[in-house]
Amino acid sequence: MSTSLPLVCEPRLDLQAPDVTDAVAVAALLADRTRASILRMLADGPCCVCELAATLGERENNVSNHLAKLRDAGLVRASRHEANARFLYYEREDEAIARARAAVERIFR
Amino acid sequence: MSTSLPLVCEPRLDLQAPDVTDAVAVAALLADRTRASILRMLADGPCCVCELAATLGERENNVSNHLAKLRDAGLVRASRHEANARFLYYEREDEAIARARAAVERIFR
DNA sequence: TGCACATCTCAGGGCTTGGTGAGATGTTCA
DNA sequence: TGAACATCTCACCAAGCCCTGAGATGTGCA
Repeated sequence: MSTSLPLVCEPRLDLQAPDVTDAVAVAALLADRTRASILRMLADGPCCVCELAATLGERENNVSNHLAKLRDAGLVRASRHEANARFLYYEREDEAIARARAAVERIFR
Repeated sequence: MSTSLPLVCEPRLDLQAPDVTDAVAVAALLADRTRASILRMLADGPCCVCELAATLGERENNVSNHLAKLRDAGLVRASRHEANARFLYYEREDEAIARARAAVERIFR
């Protein structure tokens, strides 16, 4: 019998699959116009839900849903307004934001 | 008649909706494990489709689909191997990568 | 206490998207 | 030229996600 093996593609064996888990999770959050806008707006200071909703032309309902995702990811936190506790003000969690930023940056190096 | 208007939430009027179009488009590309891994691997140098597929444990079929999206976005380009034109080598388009990076960075500031 | 308001939660419908299979294109080599 | 190989394209299906509507929670004020 012939010893010739099919000359199949010989991919380099030293290549390793990178771990992109964190970057993908962050990107999934940014990959929505409403959430990306919220994060960008909060970079300039805290906002309440109604401000975000009015500025973005979205229902407070919907904005609240997106804020919940950002909150679950630890990227933002909410606190009641000191003078009028009816309003919930959201602000960025700077440490988590820095980690998210770094994770994405690692994709591009 | 009373001049009292309902004390509805008074959002700041100086707030503007940011333009996050580019950042969202980039994030949508990064928000997939296969595409993010491809971009990360190409940061270390060109790879052919079969190398990417083997390393990531995906079908070449599927990898090719994802490469098409990255190509359509201008983030990577393909060229045939000089010695064996059967292999298509993909590499990053550094200028487009820089623009993508900057767009995402603008979200975080 | 009762009403108005700001916000939250959750289930359901519709759209988008990733993986797959099948077939087409282009390259190498016998 | 024909066979093997690397890659591409496209249609299909299933899974996931966004928006919406309805109802619940918490706060301020009369």
